[in-house]
Amino acid sequence: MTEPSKVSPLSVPQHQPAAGGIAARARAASGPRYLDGLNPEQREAVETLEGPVLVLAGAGTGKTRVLTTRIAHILSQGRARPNEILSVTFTNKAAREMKTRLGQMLGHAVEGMQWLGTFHSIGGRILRFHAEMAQLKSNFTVLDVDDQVRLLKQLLQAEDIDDKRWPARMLAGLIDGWKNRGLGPSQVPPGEAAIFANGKGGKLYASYQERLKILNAADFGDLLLENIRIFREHPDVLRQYQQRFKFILVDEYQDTNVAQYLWLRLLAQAPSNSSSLPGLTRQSIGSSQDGSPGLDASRRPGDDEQSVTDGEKEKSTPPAKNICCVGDDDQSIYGWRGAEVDNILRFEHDFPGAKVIRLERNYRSTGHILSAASYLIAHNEGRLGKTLRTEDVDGEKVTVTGSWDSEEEARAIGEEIEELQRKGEKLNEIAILVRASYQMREFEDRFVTLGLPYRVIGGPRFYERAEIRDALAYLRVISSPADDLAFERIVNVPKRGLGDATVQLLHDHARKRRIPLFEAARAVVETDELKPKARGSLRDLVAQFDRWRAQSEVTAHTELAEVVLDESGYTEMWQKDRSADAAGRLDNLKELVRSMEEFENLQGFLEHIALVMDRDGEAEDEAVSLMTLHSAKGLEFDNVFLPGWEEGLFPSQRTLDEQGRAGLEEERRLAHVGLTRARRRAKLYFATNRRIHGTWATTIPSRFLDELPPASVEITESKGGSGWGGAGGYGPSRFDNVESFGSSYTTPGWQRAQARRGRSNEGQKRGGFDEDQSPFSGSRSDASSRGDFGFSRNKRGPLTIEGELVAKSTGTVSEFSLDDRVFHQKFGYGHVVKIDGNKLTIAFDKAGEKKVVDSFVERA
DNA sequence: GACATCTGGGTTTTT
DNA sequence: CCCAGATGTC
Repeated sequence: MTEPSKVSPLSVPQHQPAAGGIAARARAASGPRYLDGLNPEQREAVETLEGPVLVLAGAGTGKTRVLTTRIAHILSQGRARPNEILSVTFTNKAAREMKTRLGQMLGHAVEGMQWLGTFHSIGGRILRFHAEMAQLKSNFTVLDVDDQVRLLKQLLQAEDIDDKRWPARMLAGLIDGWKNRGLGPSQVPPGEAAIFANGKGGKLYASYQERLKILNAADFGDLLLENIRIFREHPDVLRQYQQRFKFILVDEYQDTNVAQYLWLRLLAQAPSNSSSLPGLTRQSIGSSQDGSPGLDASRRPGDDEQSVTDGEKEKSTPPAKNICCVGDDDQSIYGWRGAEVDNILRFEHDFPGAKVIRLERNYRSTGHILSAASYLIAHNEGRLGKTLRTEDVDGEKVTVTGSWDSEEEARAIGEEIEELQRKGEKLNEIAILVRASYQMREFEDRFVTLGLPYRVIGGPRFYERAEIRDALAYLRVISSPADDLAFERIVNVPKRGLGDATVQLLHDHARKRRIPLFEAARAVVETDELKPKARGSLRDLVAQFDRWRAQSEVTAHTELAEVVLDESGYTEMWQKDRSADAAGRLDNLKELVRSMEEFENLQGFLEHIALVMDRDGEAEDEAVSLMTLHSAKGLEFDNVFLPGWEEGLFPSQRTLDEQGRAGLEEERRLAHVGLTRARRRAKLYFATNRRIHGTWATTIPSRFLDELPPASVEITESKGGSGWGGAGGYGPSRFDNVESFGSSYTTPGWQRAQARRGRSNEGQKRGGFDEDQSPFSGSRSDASSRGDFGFSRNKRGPLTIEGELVAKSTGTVSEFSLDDRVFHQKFGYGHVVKIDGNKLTIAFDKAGEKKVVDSFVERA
């Protein structure tokens, strides 16, 4: 099919700016209540309903408010009904928040907003309606990463490919990447398809897709990719959605990947009657002409040359209707998983006639924090440019604290938190944001010792936990007997004596007769191919499932779940498990059953589970939040601690190596995100020594520290007591004579990285200011004197803090005695070896000796 | 087939 | 350093 590339600017905007403006002003006097308190830019973003709109919303500028108010506006103006508004977010959390806030604004629950959700949930929804067009049934299963890998492993085995040399995980990553870029098996550039398993990559991708259809399953990428294909192959279907969605709103537009972009583009085109108009040329998705080189490969962040696609795209840009994308190019931090900052940078090209509105007034942070964040991000080149301003006071300066090692860093932060607490700060308003999740452990250890309540945000997703997936697998097999992956997962969990050999036999049978594993099991039981023990065991299992399936017709699904977990022996398996987290797993299972109550039936529950399950119901107790920078996006706290600002860790060496300059910029945006989470206090830390992969390494302060405005930064001494501190109040800087630590680097951090990066990208360009203005340059103690500090100078924290803790907990005398057997949520079982007030020293069976406040353990 | 031990590999971020 | 997967042993 030829591309009708001459549809050019069909005079896009229907709106008359002048009239609209007047109308807006007229309304202002007596305007609806929900518009009250919006600043002019926000208001414009809300009221510009016609044509494409890009709202560049810096951190803390009221982005969510604009989005929700806009929806409220559309509804109250009667411009569309709730189910005619497509509103997409990235995370379930964001979707939920929008729903909540919309409900508050409209004063009633937001029924009917069926199209408010994540890209994936909406894509999944659409796909279920047209499943047969993708050779699926409407009750298809959404596979998680684990299932994917398992499936790929089987394919690799079938192809006789060494799973070691070519890990299934890697292939899963590749396929995911292709799907993120909107590429089906036939469209993967040959060069790329060849890099896996000596050229078999593309073929494997194709057979993977085939297998998915047979299993009636789709992976995350398919939820969008199949939509796109359906839209392109069935213009009538596409038109149906184009007509339905009168307004489209997109949150976090900077995080969209190519597939999401294409999906949006299709939906955002004005419905055309000439069905010969698939529009969309960006990279000829789904066109049967196979992938010519240059399809897409060019579009990686960091490659700046793609003027070819650019020109071509522009010619055929179809008219776009009322799409409003909200985002912040400075907060694009998901490039590594396929997000294209480019999407937002090129919005005006992609949607001609677009109105761009900048929200630059920040309502969150103090002056110093904002200036630090702005100054830092100004070092990036690829940005649309925004200048955040605030009318808030300057507030406290951003502090930078160096410490000897990561342990001391944790200690220092722990003490500062206690100090803040004494000043009356709420623990809920304190967060520690780390670059990598392994940094969290040290803080957890420290807080456990201090008895400081904390909670980890993000962590392993609820539905990714083994026990949840196991439980779900049982339910999946009940609901769809053909779900081989689910069956395989639980066939021997708990142990039933059905090992690899048995499963292999079932596979053979299933393949020979082209039946699902479960049916194969039923058949095999009737033969004598299995040893009596396995045979009996398998027969019982089949019988059990038959029974459950029958029961599912008459029993409530929550009750069924309980019965299944019970009768299968699954619950018992964990009850017998003595490991530390068994109790938590049982809790999770209960939580799972409880969460099922929200759904009508098992089917409904399973359909939504993979997409919607994330950890809800976090306890609302006062606690410090601990999370990665990535999961902090969208959150805000009065006090934010940012540890680990060291070269290699932050910016991450790996990102630098793999993505070069683009990676550095993304890391810098991550730093910017971190800083802008803070309302009143931002505290940065770096350690001189850090354990990486088990061995100690000397590190140098992050280049990002040098990119902060001196006037807004204060270098402080480590409250942990040791570390730097000494001479003249100066902290270390990248100009440290690092040689004395055995490092071969004599140049500043960024220079070193520059040298390393040379191959992948053009050299580093500096913007901004002179090195000498760095807050870290200038006089300071020389390196050799530093070794003296170590831990010895540490006078330990003020005793008053401990006193408080004692008073707060059960009393001065512990209820435990020496040698008592105890259980701890995190460390498991152990016995008491020392008692000091309410502080116990416990020798844990697995975790070794730890000091723990007694309220954290219970008698075993 | 189940369990113990070993080795090698990977350690960012996630719908 | 820690984990998962693979191998080896009973």
